[in-house]
Amino acid sequence: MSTPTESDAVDSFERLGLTSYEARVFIALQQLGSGTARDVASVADVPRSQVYSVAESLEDRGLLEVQQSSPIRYRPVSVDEAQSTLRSRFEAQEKQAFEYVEQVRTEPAGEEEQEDIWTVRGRARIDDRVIDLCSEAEERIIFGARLPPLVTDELERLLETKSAEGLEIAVVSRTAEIRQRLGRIQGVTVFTPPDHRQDDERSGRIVVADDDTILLSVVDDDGSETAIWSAGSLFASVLIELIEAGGEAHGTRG
Amino acid sequence: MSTPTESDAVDSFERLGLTSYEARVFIALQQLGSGTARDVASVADVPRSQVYSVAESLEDRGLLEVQQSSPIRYRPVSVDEAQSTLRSRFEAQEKQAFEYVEQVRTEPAGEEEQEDIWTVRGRARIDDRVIDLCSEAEERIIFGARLPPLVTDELERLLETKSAEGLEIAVVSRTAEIRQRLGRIQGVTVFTPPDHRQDDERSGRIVVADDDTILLSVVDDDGSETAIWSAGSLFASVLIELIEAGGEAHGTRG
DNA sequence: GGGCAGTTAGTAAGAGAGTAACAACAGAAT
DNA sequence: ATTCTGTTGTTACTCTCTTACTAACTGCCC
Repeated sequence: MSTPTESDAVDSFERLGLTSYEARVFIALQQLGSGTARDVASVADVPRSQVYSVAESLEDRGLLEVQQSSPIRYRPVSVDEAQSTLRSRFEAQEKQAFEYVEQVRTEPAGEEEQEDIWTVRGRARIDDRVIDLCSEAEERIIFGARLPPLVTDELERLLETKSAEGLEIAVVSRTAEIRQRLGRIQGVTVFTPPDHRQDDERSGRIVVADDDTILLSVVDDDGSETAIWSAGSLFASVLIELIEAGGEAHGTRG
Repeated sequence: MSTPTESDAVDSFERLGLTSYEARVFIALQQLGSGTARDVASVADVPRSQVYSVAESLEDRGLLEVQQSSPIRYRPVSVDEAQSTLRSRFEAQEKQAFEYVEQVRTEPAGEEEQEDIWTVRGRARIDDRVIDLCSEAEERIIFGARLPPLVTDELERLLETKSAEGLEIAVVSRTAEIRQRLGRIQGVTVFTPPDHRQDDERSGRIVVADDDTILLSVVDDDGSETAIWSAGSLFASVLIELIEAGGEAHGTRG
């Protein structure tokens, strides 16, 4: 995560909704402080003839100001001002988009009696799904993982809350760091899985919530994580029973 | 500002970086809860054959999950999750873009001895510029306006701060509401301009900061506002002197 | 005249919207 | 079994619009 280059910055501005020319002109003006179309064109490496229209568009977006003179001079708004302008634009769009979605959405199909197994790719998204599934638990949660980064702060807090609410929380890990970290929480029981279970050789995580919700993930060689999960399905129940049969039988307290 | 329609929502999602198809598929899935490509295609009004690739792209963005089965089923992430995903994406881009700009920018050309007059269009941007110019004032601020909406809360707070710092603050308005509102602030003196000055017939605002910074705006018939401003220029000084000659001579305390 | 300012037209390349066709497969009818 | 039918998932292709980029033209001031 090194410091961004100019082209990184241009790309980012493009993803924020500017065109490549707009991004380059804006950056050039921030470098120059202020300048004419010619100045901007040479620094931004944008055809001079295009600077006029691009600047006009940037003026519309509130990112620069125009001096009515000959030659026309341009001046960027302050960095803070530009940032807050873009941000409020984003928030307005976000609001409009999600306001509509909130109106028309229907509950994600009651988690019952559908034999659905879903796939989630990417650590951050799996983090989210883990939190989501644990939040819905009403009786107990079993959490297992080998890699410490898979235990997020948010999960830790949630387990604490859930434990305080009276849920039974069990943590299974071969990693002492994880056992210690989560074991500190009042009411959480930690287990060490037996060494000879090879399905635990692969790193990843397992979450069981109540007796009908399960999530299993694996971490690939390249570090990317993929998870499957299911809630309220027969499939989930069966899988959970299988795991419990193996797990509880061999699990070692502590 | 009525409630958004579907096409408004699609437009907004597009401005947030999705394609039209992506927006429609996402919205359709929020409506459906979950469904197959066929379901989605009919609700989203997107060619079925396109749903697969579009959904894949949405999965990459973390906006939906895929059920590996036949037929493939799709399921959106929760609205909150989608929103925070998009927001953190935005913030990452924003950070990268502005981090670079912060590095390379130069101070906006010391506000001295340049005969520059800048143009700003749009009420919100003029609000910003007003705040900016007042912030830089070191001795005194004169503010004038007829329309109450042109006095923002932020300005009111800033004037209070500046007044507390010992700056001389004068408010000129023909509107009682404005005189009362800003007159409350400790240390602020309010004036009523004489009726016979026709250049005050047009609504708009005037800001004078110290003796070298000035902003003048006019409000068009259609309500749009345009301002010119100048800081540290001879032009500004002269203009200020002109206004003061007229203003202080005829201004009525109160 | 010559260089610079600002404007305009026009081309080229790419992304996205929309259409059409195809192989693989499942179930139903024969 | 076998043919028929409809569906799934994939691919190729067209059309259009935006944007990057080029080139020219007009007017102006020295």
